[in-house]
Amino acid sequence: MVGRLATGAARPPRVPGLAKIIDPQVKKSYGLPMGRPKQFDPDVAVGKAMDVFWRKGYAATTPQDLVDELGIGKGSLYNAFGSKHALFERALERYRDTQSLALVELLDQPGPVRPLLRSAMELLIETDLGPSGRRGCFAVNTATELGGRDEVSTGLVQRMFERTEGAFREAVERGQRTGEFAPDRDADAAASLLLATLVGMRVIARAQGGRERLGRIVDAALAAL
Amino acid sequence: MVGRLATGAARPPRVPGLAKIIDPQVKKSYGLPMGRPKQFDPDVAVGKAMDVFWRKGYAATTPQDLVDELGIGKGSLYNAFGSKHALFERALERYRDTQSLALVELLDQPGPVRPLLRSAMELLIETDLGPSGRRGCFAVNTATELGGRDEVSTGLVQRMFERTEGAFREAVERGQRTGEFAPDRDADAAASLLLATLVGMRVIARAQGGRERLGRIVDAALAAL
DNA sequence: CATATTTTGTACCTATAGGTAAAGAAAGAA
DNA sequence: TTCTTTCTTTACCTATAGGTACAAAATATG
Repeated sequence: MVGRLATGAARPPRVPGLAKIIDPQVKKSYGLPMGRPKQFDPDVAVGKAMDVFWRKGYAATTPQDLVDELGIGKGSLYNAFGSKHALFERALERYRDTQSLALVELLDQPGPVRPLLRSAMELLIETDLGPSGRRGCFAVNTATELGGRDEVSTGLVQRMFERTEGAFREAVERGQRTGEFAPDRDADAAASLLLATLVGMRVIARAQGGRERLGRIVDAALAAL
Repeated sequence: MVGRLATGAARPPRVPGLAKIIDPQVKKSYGLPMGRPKQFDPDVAVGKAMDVFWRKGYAATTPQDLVDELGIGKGSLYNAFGSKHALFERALERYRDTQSLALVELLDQPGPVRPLLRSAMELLIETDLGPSGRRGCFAVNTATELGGRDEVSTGLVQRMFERTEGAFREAVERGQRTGEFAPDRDADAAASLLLATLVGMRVIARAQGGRERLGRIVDAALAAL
C-alpha cells in the first residue's frame, strides 16, 4: 500500500466534473488530462438560443425547440448549460452585449444629436420588423413576461434600461452644450421620455408592425425635444 | 309505428349539447327541457381568469392555476369555456371592456385636457403597481408575448391600441380648439407619441416599478405637448 | 314519477416538459 | 497503450399540460 505512494510522481487525485469549475483551457496550460472536445461552439449556440427565446419567449420555448434550433443533442445541451433558465440568462446577457450595447455605442457617437437619435430609432424599427420576423425587443419582451417574477432576468432588463436611459441623457446633454437643444430642459426627464417612447414603439412594432405609425412616433418624439 | 306519431304532441327530436348553441334562457322561454344549472357565475370566472393571465401570461398559466383561482373543477372549466385559449380570449375581451374602456372614457371627459391626461397616466401607474402586484398592462403583456404569433389575440390588442390612440387624438384636438395646445401641432403624431409613451411607461412599470421614474415620464410627456 | 337535458366530479388519457443516468467515444498525458 | 477526463448519444424518468369520458347529480317538463 505504501509502495504505491513511493513509486515516482503520483498523479493528483481525480476530481470528476472538474470542467464545471476550471476552464479546459486553463487546465490544458497546467498539463492536466483533457477530455473530449466539444463538437459545437457554445458561443454560437448561445446566439441561436437568443434568437429562439427572443421570438417565442421563455415559457413557450421547450427543450425540443432548443435542441432543434441549436442543432445539438439534449445531453450536450444540459451538459453545457445546466438548465433552460441558465441558458436563458446567457441568451439575455448576449442580447445585452450585442444589441443593447450597439444602441448605446451608437448614441455615444459624436456629431449632431438629432439625426443620431433619428437613425438610432429607425435602426431599431428595422431590427424589430426585420427578416427574422416581428419579434420586438428581447429585453422588453422579457420585462413583460418575467418582470417581478424572475429576479435575475428582471435585474438584467433593469440594467439595460438604465444604461440606455443614461446614453439618451448624455446625448441630450451633448446637444445642449452644442446649442442643439434648449439648455434649460431637464435632461433626465428628456432621457426618461425617450426611453419610454422607444420601449413603447417596440411593443407597438410587435403588435402592429406598420412602418407609417412607427415613423410618426419617431417624428413626434424628435419634434418634442 | 305510425301510432306513435298520432298520440298527441310529439316531443321534438333530442339534440344533445344544445346548450352550446342555444342559450338556456331562450330554451326556457320555449318550454324546452332544462338541465342542471351552473354552480358558478361565468362572468365572475372570466374576471378571475383575467387576473391570472394578466399576472402570469398565457403560456405560463396552467389548467391547474385556473382551477385553483376560479375555484371550479376542471370538468366545469372545460365544459364552460372549451379551451385555455378560448378562455384567454374571453379574459382579454373583459380587459378591453373594463380597463381599456375606462381609460378611453376618462379621456373623453370634458374640461381642461392637460390635467385630464395627467390623471389618466397617474391612474394607470397606480393600476400597474397596485395591490394586485406589479403586473403592468394586460394588452401590452399580450402584445409582447403573442404579437404576430396568435391572430386573435394580436387583433384584440391592435384594436385596443387603436382605440386608445383615437381617444388621445380627440383629447388633443379638443385642447387645440380650446386654445390649450398650439393649433398647428399634428394631432395624429401627438396621439401616436402619447400612446407609445404610455405603453413604454407600463413596460417600465413592470420591470422597475419605481414611482419617481414613472412620474418623470408623465411630466416630460405633458411638457412635450 | 319518468324523461330530457345540462352541469359536476372523478377518472382517465396521450404527449411532452424538463430534465437525469449510463455507456461509449474522443482527446491529451504518462 | 493505458489512464483520466470530458463530451455525446441513447435511454429513461417523473410530473404535468391540456384535455376527454363517463357516471352521477340537478333541474324542468309531461
